[in-house]
Amino acid sequence: MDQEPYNTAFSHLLISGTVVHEAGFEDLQHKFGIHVRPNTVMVVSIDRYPDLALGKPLAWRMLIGRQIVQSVQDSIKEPFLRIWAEEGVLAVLLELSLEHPLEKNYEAVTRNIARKIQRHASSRGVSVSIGIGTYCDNPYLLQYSYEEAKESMVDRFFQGNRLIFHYEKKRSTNTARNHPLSSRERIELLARVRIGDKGGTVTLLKNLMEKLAQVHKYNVNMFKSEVVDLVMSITRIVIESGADAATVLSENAKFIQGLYSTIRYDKFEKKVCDYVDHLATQVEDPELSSCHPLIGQAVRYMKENLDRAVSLREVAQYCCLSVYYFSRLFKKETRCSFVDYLNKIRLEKALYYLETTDFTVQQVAMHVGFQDANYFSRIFKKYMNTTPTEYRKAKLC
DNA sequence: GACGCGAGCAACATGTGTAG
DNA sequence: CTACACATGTTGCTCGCGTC
Repeated sequence: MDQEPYNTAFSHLLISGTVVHEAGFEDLQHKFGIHVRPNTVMVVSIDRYPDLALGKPLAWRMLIGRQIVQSVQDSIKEPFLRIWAEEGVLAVLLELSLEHPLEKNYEAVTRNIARKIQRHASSRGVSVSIGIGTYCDNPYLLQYSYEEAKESMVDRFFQGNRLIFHYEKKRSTNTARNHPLSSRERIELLARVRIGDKGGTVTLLKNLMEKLAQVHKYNVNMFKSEVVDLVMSITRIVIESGADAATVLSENAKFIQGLYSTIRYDKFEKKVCDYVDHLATQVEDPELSSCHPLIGQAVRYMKENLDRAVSLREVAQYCCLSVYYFSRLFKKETRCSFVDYLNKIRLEKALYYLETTDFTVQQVAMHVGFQDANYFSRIFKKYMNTTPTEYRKAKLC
């Protein structure tokens, strides 16, 4: 008689927790003709399986499944049961006989087995990551060991492939409950979008995503939600700046759908950065695209370094031109002098700070690269015909 | 008292006409 | 495209005044 369907049914009862509704563990063992008494669960997951399986025929999927099962059989000497939890994910229910069931010993033994499985799978050309639940001697609690093994692998999104994860009970730290990004960081990002600073936006966004990844290390969905929230805020700025709302929102919906199905941090980061770069392009001055390429380069440099003093000489050097020629070329291409243009983008950013923060005029001046708040007020009045304080009051009314 | 604003001043940076 | 010379603009500082 083929024993496999019985093993599968028995394993399913154990990892789903429904065994308690059927009968006692020993009675079911006897009924199914099974002699294994599993006490822990490992989850063997094929790395990047959704990507690899895309467009592959059924025969390929069957073959890779058989290779994983064979790798597990070659690696484990202890009695075990196995069941495919989902495509590309094999749950192994293992009977460990630990003489001294101390935590360290348990970890060393399970890690050793996991390494063997990885080696055998690797020799067959398949890369796997393995999650391991905490030791549960009671077979009625095996479903929790299975849940832990699965949950322990959430780190794979951030850390990469071919890893072994032991479930650690450090989920209850409350760092993730606090909002991980300060409002200043968020505002700085959105202010950069507002002035069409593509490079600066993407660089800052990368840093913020790394920060979010640290805070939400054990909760990928929270991490993804926070990033999507950032992208939505950026989208609002882009639409406010005059981009076509219907087109942007339609692109957004497709983008976000694809984002949630992304299974690796590096790919996720690249997708987000490429999309935000595309969004920021719509805020960029359209005349820049028809400008001399060096002037476009200069403007991007100016925007990226707006929070400090940027001189004509510095930007001319950056473009490898003499100060004299650069100054003339800049005016010819932008119909604005260097300082005039710089002040305009500084004021554009300052307007955003005045509208959305409670920074003092001095703080706003510092944030947009004016060393002197008095001079900032003078320039503000020159371009806007009002003082920063009056502008803020009018906006709040 | 803290903050915002305007004015005046000196030093420095930038803009521009011109020549090469 | 560079360089010079001169005019003009920008910047940093101080001081005084008004408002909250």
